[in-house]
Amino acid sequence: MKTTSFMGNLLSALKNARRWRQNQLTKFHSKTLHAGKPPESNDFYSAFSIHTRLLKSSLLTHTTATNHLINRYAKLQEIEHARRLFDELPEPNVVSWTSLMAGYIGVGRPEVALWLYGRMRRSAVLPNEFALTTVANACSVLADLRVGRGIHAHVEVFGLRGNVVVCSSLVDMYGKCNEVDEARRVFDSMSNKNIVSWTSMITAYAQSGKGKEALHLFWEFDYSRFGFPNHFMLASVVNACSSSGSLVSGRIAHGAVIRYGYDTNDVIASALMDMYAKCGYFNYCEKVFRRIENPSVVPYTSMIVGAAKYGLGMLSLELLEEMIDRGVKPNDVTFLGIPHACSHSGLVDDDLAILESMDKKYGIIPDARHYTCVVDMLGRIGRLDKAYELAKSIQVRPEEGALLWGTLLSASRLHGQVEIATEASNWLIKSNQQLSGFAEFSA
DNA sequence: ATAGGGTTAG
Repeated sequence: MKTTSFMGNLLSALKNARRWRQNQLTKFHSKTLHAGKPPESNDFYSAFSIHTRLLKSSLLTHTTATNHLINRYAKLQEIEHARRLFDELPEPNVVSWTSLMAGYIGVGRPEVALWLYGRMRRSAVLPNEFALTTVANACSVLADLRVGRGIHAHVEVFGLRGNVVVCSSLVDMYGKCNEVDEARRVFDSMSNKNIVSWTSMITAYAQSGKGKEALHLFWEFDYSRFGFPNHFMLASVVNACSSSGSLVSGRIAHGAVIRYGYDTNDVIASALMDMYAKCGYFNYCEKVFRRIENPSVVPYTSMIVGAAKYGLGMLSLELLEEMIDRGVKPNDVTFLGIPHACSHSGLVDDDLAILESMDKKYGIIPDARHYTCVVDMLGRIGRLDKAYELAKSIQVRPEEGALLWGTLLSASRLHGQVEIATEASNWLIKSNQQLSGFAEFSA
């Protein structure tokens, strides 16, 4: 009897102590996190100062307090700091895990997020709608259908199929994995939809080349229920028009863009430019571009690519110089367009020079996609030996290999280079075997 | 406290 009451007292004392501590923490936070000066409140030093103060008050083992900090570092892309804090936590909760996973996705390492999710599942922490949305997002980025299906199953298991955000991210995930029908099934099963769900589905169609279906869905979209289309939706609709190659619907979409006042939006303008270029109207493409006051890297890239399509390689290179002069930094996609520009205009030496300086001058490390573009370029002009040499010189993942060797194969077929074609198809088979091998292994 | 949609290559 005595023992039990003693234990009971001890327990309530502990509970009180915890409540007290929680109160202190809340006060501490309203002081440190919300009273700070807004302009500085989001930078590294403010995070660092909170970090220092938590360290001094030895609260770094406290989950809720540390979560704020993990989240902050994650948002600042300071993933190592976030990770270290997480590792020190004796009892990470679902918020800690989610923040860290989102942080890894943010720095372009979604595979780590998936790995963390696996670890979380093996711990006692149960996923919630935030965690599942975040991992679904990681699967989208990686186009990992196998894990994605598993996440979908977890959504069902944890009774979250009624959550709009979770389901929209599933639609997006299936779309990015090229499983449009599956995406549609999830979309149709949703009882609550909003503009994001609709956009995800339209995007899923547009990105898998089903422009017609995308447009059809857009016409079904009910403005009176969900509000007017926003720039996300319109960008996707314009993209759908370029993938269906229909100038008529493209012009209608352009009309809608103007009507809703988004014609100065960078991203939408780029989509419009791409649409006109693909439909054979480079004049319109250029017109849209010249209407943008301060084009960012995206419309510049669209313009470079558009010019390249029409054999205006010199113009592409001039645009590259122009953007650099204006202080707009080219990115990895820009440099995917450059080989394309050169292969259509006999400017190969320029191109190789630019690719060599990609890293040195612009700090962009060429990856498999860039090499594939150069291989494509060399292939087009018939320099297949050089292309083969280049293809062999790099390490690629199986899916990248399939693309790389497929490119070389079609180029060597085009030029009747039997030996290189044979080599390329051997490599292609190898890549495909690796791909299906992974599939079997994971099934 | 933590979560979702758009563009630019082939």
